[in-house]
Amino acid sequence: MKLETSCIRAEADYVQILRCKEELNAVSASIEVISKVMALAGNKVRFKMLYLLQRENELCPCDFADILEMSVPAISQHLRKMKDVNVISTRRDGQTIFYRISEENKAFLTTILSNVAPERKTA
Amino acid sequence: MKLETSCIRAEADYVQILRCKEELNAVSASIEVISKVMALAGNKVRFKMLYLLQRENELCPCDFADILEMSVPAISQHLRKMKDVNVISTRRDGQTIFYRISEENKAFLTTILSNVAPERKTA
DNA sequence: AACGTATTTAAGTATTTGCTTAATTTATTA
DNA sequence: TAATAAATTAAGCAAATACTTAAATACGTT
Repeated sequence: MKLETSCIRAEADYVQILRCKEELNAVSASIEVISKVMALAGNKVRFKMLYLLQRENELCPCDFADILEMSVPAISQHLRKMKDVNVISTRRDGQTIFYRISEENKAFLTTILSNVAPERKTA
Repeated sequence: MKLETSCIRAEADYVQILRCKEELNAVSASIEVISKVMALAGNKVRFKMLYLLQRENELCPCDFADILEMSVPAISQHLRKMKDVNVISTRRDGQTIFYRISEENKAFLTTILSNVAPERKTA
């Protein structure tokens, strides 16, 4: 692995920099997946949606629109993004479609959402 | 609290919708803070930076530039964003500035970063 | 089959984001 | 104090985001 340096400082720890590059390389696939989920949950609207899903188990686009006071298409587009990455999944009942957090991501999201609390700022 | 509905469906659970709105309201401050941290960590470059900081304890902009193979200004701007929200903090040693994860957010970020693993996709 | 409802999709647009290059600040050293 | 080095800031720009409105699907009811 070649090393292009940005600085000329004496303290530059080339061993450390190479180690870091290799470490990143080893977990790149994992980072790819997780940062994608993080990016989705990093949007305030979607974060609220996930929080609501965790508490209510399942909700339909219509519910979200009423709760968050947003248009149905706007909600639908947020849902689509999360479904595309399998953060949420769907169940159809007649013409209403219920969304829930997919099992695959439930544990991960639960740890994050558990930091949401009424009074003290957790993070 | 008034309720504007998006659908006319019979199954609309107004009690549930009102409860959700109130619940969101109760944790709004918390969500504000956490989703801001999430938004920062949701960027792949910044996620890598945080991952590196957790492993290496502290790094300077120059290190990041070398490791991530990015320009120093680009790195600096990412660092600034995270510092503005107190996700990371700084220590000066001569003309190099070392960044580390702030104590305030360490626990929260550690739980998230612990999902980064070499082989299996965790999330 | 025709209509109404829930949802999605598409097209358009304003805002935000993340980089680039150039200029500036801060500190060290000759 | 002049030169160099590390870092930040500023200006500019291309790409990504998140909404809007309008149109299209899918399902259920009459």
